[in-house]
Amino acid sequence: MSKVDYTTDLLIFGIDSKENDNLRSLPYKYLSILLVKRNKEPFKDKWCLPGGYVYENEVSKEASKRILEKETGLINVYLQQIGVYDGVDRDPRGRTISSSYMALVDKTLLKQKLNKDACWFDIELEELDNKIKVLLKNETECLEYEVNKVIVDKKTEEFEYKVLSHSDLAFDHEEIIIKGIMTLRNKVQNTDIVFNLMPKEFTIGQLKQVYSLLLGKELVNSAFRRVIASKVVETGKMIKTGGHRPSVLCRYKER
Amino acid sequence: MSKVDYTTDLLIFGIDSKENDNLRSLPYKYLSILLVKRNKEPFKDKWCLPGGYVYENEVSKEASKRILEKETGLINVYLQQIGVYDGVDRDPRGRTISSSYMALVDKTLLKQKLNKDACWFDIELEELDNKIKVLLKNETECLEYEVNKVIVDKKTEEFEYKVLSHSDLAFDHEEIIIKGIMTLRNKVQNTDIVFNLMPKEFTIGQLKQVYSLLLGKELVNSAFRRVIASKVVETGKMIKTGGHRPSVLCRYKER
DNA sequence: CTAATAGTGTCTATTAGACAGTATGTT
DNA sequence: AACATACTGTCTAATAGACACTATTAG
Repeated sequence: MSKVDYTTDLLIFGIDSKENDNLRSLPYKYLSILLVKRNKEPFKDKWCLPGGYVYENEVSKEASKRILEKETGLINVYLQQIGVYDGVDRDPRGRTISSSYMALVDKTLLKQKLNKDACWFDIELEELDNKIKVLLKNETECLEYEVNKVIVDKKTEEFEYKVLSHSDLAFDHEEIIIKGIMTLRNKVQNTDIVFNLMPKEFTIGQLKQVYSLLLGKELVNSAFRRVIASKVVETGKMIKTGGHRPSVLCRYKER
Repeated sequence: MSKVDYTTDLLIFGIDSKENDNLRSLPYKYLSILLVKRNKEPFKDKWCLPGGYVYENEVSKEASKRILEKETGLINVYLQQIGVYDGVDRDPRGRTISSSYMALVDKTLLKQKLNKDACWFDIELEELDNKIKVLLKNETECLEYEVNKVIVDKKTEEFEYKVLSHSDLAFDHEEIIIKGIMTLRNKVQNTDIVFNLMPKEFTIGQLKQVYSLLLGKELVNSAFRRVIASKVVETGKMIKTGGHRPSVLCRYKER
């Protein structure tokens, strides 16, 4: 019944493109997440999710927007609450409740330079049975940890992710990150959430890459185009993306 | 940055059956929710969701289980976090953060008598355009309020529900309740969550009633049986439910 | 030329909707 | 007998998977 501190943590996701060895090929796509380096105790010099205290006169969603703008300069971004983290010992300073949000950004809109303590990390997952190895890579570092995928309810196929081995991430952010990635993946199947990660204009090929990345499987070209056709409109503009036929640029079509 | 109180609120849902005038017909089904009457200020004598403070040494999920058992006597119940409510003025005693959970119970398992301040309310929704009228009825009372359905993100079809007119419910529980109902409805489309509301053994007809209730539409008999066939196993037992052909009892089949 | 993606067409298998028709109990 | 639900079968339309085929560019 004692009082607690109240914070918010942000999972800021975007799509990263990396040049391919093969010059004819499309650039590889990665899901990437923005992390910041802590400059004070506890967990000084560890990476963590952007976040902070929720002010007295604001709600956690407003706090998230404020922090998101501070880190990226972006407003009007897709922002969804993904859960509450309230482990008794999650913050050594005293009991702290965190309301966590997922933000999806179109990285082509990023104009301002990142704050000097912030960095995008590419996400790679290696899944073996019910263990998942999470790899977060930037230019020079690789944060790596393993989680156990535990089924909570068979009927709804809801999972919990128990951290088995720790990386250099602060607090319980390993757990928040994997939960967020899985929430995102899940939404890809039932909604058009992917378009929140895409630039305004894109080719069907690029869109297929992102779907493929997030669903973790190859997609059949003709079937994909058929299904996606009702969700996009062609702009008429063409774009040349390499040693192959140019492609039409599309936009998302609201229903 | 000041400290806040931390509570949990529970949406305990179950399926209610009401006899029909027509004795041959199956009983009507309702989605019902357990409310309790507050016995102290603030909001004394108003109905509200079961809930309470989260203890220092427990997490909100544990607190929810504790409260659920106190109210229903049930353990091992489906329990899912549905969000955080953190409005600045939601509790007149001071800033209070509530982590809300949805519990789905099989009401046939309820053995103990309800606490004297608790009561099940049948839920009825009347939807007109983007307004929803919510009716919560018990034997003698009807709590009634209206909400506005506001789209937050077109791509994911996420909604917010703004309360337009208030009923005799305490705190911001009107908002929590409609959000919970909608979350449940949504899950019905993509998962087998309905079975968490069903008794161990049920007929396809009863199951169809519940699906129909939660999806808010009539279902085609043959198509429903075809789809559901892979999710249930017949027990072999027959049950007579009225002036018509007896039915086979089924159980949920895990995949 | 070749490699790579862009984009179309077509065959087939699966699935959903509609609806007719039979079965079997109580009122 | 009438009614209400239980349950099956069948026709058709829509959809998904597989895959072949053409188009167009840069290397």
